[in-house]
Amino acid sequence: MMRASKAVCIIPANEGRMESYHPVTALDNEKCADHHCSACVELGAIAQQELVRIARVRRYRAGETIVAEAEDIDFLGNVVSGVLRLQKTLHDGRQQIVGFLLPPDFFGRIFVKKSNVAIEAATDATVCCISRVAYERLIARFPELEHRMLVNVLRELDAAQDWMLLLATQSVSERVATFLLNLAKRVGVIHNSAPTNITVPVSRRDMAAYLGTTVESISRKLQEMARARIIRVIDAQHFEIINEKALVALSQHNGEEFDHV
Amino acid sequence: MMRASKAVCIIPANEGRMESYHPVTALDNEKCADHHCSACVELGAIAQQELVRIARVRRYRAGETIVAEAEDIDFLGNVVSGVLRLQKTLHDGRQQIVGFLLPPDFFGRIFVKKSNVAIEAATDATVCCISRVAYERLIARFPELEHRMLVNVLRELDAAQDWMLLLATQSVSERVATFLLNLAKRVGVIHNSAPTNITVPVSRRDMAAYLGTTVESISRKLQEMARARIIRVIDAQHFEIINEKALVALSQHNGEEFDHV
DNA sequence: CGAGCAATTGAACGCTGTCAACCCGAGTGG
DNA sequence: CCACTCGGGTTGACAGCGTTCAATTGCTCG
Repeated sequence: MMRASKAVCIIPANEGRMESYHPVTALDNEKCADHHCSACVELGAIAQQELVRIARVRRYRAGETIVAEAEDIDFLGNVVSGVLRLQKTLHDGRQQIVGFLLPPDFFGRIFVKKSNVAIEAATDATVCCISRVAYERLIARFPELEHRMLVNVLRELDAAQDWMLLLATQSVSERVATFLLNLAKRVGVIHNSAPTNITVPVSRRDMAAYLGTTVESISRKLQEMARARIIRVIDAQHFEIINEKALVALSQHNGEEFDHV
Repeated sequence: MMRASKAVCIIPANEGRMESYHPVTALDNEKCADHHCSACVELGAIAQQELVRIARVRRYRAGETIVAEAEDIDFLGNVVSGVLRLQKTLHDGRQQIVGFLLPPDFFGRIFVKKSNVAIEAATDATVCCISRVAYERLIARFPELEHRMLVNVLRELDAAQDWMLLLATQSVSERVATFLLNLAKRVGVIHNSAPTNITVPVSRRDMAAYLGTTVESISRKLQEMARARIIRVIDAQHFEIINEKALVALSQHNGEEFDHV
């Protein structure tokens, strides 16, 4: 069990660029409570204690595989730090990222063994893991957990359908604009015409795989937007939104492009 | 409540091209049992009787809206006959079909009011409807129902992610091939190199909206495949798969196209 | 300093969308 | 019964967006 994940899982004492290291369960519990994670927040005290007791922290390096595609997976996990990517690969190698998991996010399924997406670390990441069978046992005692998971999966389904619309009908410019706006939304509410700084936590390659295009197209569109004074490129991962109105317009329409800015 | 759906719902005595008409609850129950629908099959006798008691049949004409996008929906439904389409629309009118519902399929959500997709009748259709609150009350007594719904939504999510991969990475030829093969799979197992007949239950327009392309491209690719003796076009809705191997190859690869058939 | 990778930029090709004309079957009305 | 209309589907010509291939830059790490 945990075939692939054991192979790549890092459980070091104090390795690499880890800024701080906490005792396993303590770190886990604190983080989950802090970030309103879907697994262990707002539960009764008993359920929460149970979760903390069986949870374990794992650390992954950027690029490592947490779960392979079509692999049986026997645990669930909360992202504590870093970014994970959910991706699918075609037989000939083409691949598509179907979602990113950022810190409070949750992955894993109950009553279903096989994962149909690969889960990989897009950056160095920390994940709080819980055995699936242990979680299922917990569900038997706290039905609230299953309800919680259903709502979570429904959200995921909504997001997937939104993304299908975007991938199938929108141009690359629109997709990039939407991506930037979504990032900005994550950071916080956008103030009217106030410059907003955003951090892209993934590489151009991952951006391209998520947006269903190529790194070259991503780069071109970003520079186009920079030339049109819609955004300012600080460095490859950091941008400032100069003209938010134009970005919003760009994300849903097209045709007039950048001319009228 | 049921704002839009009441406006368009047809509850006729004996209208149009209906081939047979059964008493409401009887029809409902029989159909569900026959088709292994996710709502009322394999339940205990008591739960099943309850479901039958509160379920009602509705009939829709092709093109009618069952649920509008972003509308509150207070019922769940099984498709008994016909085809429904789940679709999303962009502000400027571009739209994408994110899924079809064929007879044993199920739609609707519990504990969530708003639907984020529009549900429309792609053909004349019969739907077996259950009030959401009644269903939720039933869930309180038969937790099995919630479990069932979770598994169903997980399947939908898988399908959505598969389709994201297809939309984002595959060519129109590959998408059409995949679509035909999926239809064939629905019909039954494909025998090796045995001709298989398939029926496309929707219009070219809906095919295009589902495959993220245009009617013109669909038409071209179908005729290409016909010229290459991969399929035979009987009429606009009926095809015969002549070279299944080629179709499978086409659905996942590309590049060599039809030259080597 | 050089190797290696990520990102950018340039040029050219090709898939696919757009626009247009045409065909065809169904429904309608004279 | 036929002419007409209308909508769905097919086919053709063409252009544009975005991919592909290729070269360059810049940064990090050893």
